[in-house]
Parts: sequence; structure tokens; C-alpha cells
Amino acid sequence: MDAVRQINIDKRSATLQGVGGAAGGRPYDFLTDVLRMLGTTLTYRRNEEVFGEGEPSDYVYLVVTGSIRTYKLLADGRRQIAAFCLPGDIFGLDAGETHAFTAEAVERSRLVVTKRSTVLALARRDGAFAGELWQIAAAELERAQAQLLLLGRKNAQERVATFLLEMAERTASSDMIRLPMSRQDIADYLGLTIETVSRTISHLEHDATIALPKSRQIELRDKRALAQLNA
Amino acid sequence: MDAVRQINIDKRSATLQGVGGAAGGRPYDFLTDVLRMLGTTLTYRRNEEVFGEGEPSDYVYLVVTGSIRTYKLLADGRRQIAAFCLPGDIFGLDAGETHAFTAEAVERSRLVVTKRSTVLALARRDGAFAGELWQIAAAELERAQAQLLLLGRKNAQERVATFLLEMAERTASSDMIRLPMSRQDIADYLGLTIETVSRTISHLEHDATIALPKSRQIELRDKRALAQLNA
DNA sequence: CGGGATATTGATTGATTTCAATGTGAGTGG
DNA sequence: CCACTCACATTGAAATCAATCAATATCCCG
Repeated sequence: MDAVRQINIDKRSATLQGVGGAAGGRPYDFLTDVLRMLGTTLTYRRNEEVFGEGEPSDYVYLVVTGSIRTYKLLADGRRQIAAFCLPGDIFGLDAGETHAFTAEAVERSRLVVTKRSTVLALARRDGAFAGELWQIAAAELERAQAQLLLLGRKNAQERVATFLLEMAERTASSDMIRLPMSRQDIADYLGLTIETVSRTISHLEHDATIALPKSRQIELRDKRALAQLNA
Repeated sequence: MDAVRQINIDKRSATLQGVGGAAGGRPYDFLTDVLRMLGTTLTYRRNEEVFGEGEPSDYVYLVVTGSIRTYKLLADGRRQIAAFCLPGDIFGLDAGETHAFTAEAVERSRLVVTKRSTVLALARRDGAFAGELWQIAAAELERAQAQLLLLGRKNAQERVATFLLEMAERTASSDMIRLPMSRQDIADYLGLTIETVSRTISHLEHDATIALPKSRQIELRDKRALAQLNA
């Protein structure tokens, strides 16, 4: 645990009294730095499980490359994907002793892994850093709440439009987006079936709202129209 | 801010390294104590707004009596209720500077209100307390994720069964539950229409799974059957 | 150049929504 | 004390959106 001591605690950027809803940039730079410095890089194959629901939450993960899906299952196999984690995202930092969901690699992914206890030890010594853990959980909560609105109240077109805009925003390649996940993954994220997702995408293509040079590569041609559908 | 100093910081019960998924009891006793000691009690009338989405998050709330709904709206008025807050629950503790949702009193409610800045000041001086804020956000996140599964993948019967069991568990009056909220509120929480909720409840009544002496008072007669539907 | 997984498209079904009455109950005023 | 009223809840019939069932089509990948 001496490695912890070597981190310059004052070099953090987010603090407890800090912004939170900051305009640009990821507000968790300090934790990200910690993970990068102390963590071990692991590679996961496509569809490989990172951890399962109910397993002890011993590690915290930072996505370096690739993408991760987190999900819950019903007894009969119905699946709801809670989030896709993209490069720069942190996941697995549950407050409880066990993970509340399963995490799997969507595609071959490189993750930086650090012991949760290390992060907690650091947080115990630094209130501002502890505040960053809170900010992370709160940001995820806000995302989840937006997803509740989508799942509870939006129709298929609106869900797909919201998803495409979200992906465009997150990958920052604004207009041409690469989808690492299958249609089934998208369906399980949006609470639809694969057929409905496919049909809805086709419909948007006929509208010329989007173009799809390849099934997993989508060009947003009319963001205005998508935004209209978004809410 | 001197009042902060008077709190015995060592009298807390939840700490950063603390349990989280603890069996019984609410794990946020310290924050609850803080709010009770420092807060002002306010009463809200039925349907009165506590705060609106986008307003500055200046205060933190503890429900003493009554119940609160938190929700988001779409532009055309579709509403998704994210949570019902019951006595003992804390809400409004957003990490960001503005609230991500609206909060309203479902019925006449008494709340203890404390300045957010007070809570943050305390957290800055005490890492374990800061950890408690994290635990609260993480617990809410976990609840939201369970709700994602419900909204994305459960049918109407399963949603209602889950809701009834949840209410029974939370009010601890295990078998006879009082519903402070209208059918419309329940519908907007479960992502259904009022008619579907009503029909589903009627169906459960015909099954003798439940009995409803009054429309807002439900007796769970066959929890086994409900649990079956729950997942 | 297969071949298996992934994706699209079509036809049909079905659960939930929508539209439309009707019922019920708590509070009010005659 | 009872009729009235308004909000809330239930029930029924019809419409609709998405799911299901069923073929293809396409794309990687070896």
C-alpha cells in the first residue's frame, strides 16, 4: 500500500466542493490518474466476463480501449444492459461488497485494474478524493435516471434516436459513429427486440436521417431530426 | 457554520470502509443524525413542489412523514417517476449544482431541510462522512439499475408485483400496505398507463393474490405468487 | 470460397394503449 | 343527514405499437 503514498494528492482536479456539472472534460481526473499509475493492464476477449453479478467487488476498472457492457438478467434470461462503458470510463466501483451487475467485454478490450481497497484507502486519507467517488456514483445515477425516462416513456424511434445521439456525443467523432455492440446489445440496452431496432434504423435510413455504410457504422445526416425525436 | 463543529464526528456509524450492503437498518445514520440536528422542519402540501429540475441544489432533504415523488418530464408531458421517498429517506443530495429531477409531495409531508453547503463542509472535514455520501448515491444507483430491468424487460403483471413487494418491504407493515400515491403515480413509476395498472391490480385481486379493502390499501394474500412474478 | 453469426425484412400476433363509459368515495353545502 | 360534486378508479371495446414467428440477406473470418 506504499505506492499510494507516492501519489501527489494535491495534483487532483476534482474536489468535494468542485463543480460536478462541469462543461467539458471528465471530472474524475484524479481517480483516473490513480488507476493509471497503480493499475495493471489486462486484456479481455470479446464476450469475456470481467465480473459477475454477486461476486465480491475487489477491483475497480478503467476502460483504456474497447467497450464493456454492464447488465442484469431475469431468471428466464431476459437481459437489461444498464450501460456501455467506453474508453475513459470507470466501472466496478460499487459501494457494496458485491457487484450489483455483470460486466462483459463487448469487443476485445484493454482495462486498467486496481484493487478497490487501494482506492478506498486513498479516499480515507483524502476527503476531496472521497468526494470524487461520490461524484462518479452521482453522475452514473443521473445517467441511469435519464435511461429510466427512456425505458419507461419513449417509443422505439425515440429510443434509437437518443441512443445514436448519445453514442455520437460520447465518441466525439460527432457525425460518423462506430458501434462496437451488436443489434442484440442495442436492443437489450433500449428495452426493445433486435427486429425493432433493425427496423427503426432502416426507417431512419430511408428518411435520410442517417446513413449506414456498414451495419456497425452510422453516419448522422440530420441531427436536427434526431434531436427532435430525442424528446 | 459553527453548528457543524458541535456534532460529534466520532458518533457516526457508517464509514468509508463500512459495509454498504448491510443486512438490516439504514446505513446512513450519521447523515441522518446531522440532518435531524441541523435541519429545519418544513411541511409541504399534497402535490406541492419541493424543488424543480434544473433549480440550484441548495438543500438536502430528509423525509420525516409523508412521501415524495421524484420525476423527469418529456417535452410533451410524459412523466417518469424515478423514486418514491418514504420516511427515513434522504433526497436532493445531487453532486451537481442543479437538481436533475423534480421533487413533489405525494401527500402532506414533513421534511427536515438542511443547506447542502453544510453537509459538504462536514464531508470536507471528515473522509468517513464523505464516504457516506458516496454510499447514498451508490445505493440509489443500485435501485435505479433494478428499475431499469423492470422498465426494460418486465411485463405489466411483473411490474405491479415488483412494486407491491417493494412497498411492502419498505413500509415494513409487511402484509397490509397503504399506498399514498394515486394510480397515475404508480403508472408513471412503472412505465404503464393508469388503466393497465388498474386492470392488473384487479386481476391480482380476482386471483386472490391480493385483497383491496380500499383502493389505496392492499393486502398481500399470496406473497409466494407475487414473488414468482417478481422475476 | 464457404459457413456461421449477425442483420434485415415480411407477416402475423398480442400485450398494452387509447378511447369511452361507468363506478366509487370523500368532502361540501343545502 | 343526505344529495351533490369532483377527483379518482375501474371496466369495456377498439386501435396500435412492438413482439413474435419466419424467411432471406449480408458480413466477416477462416
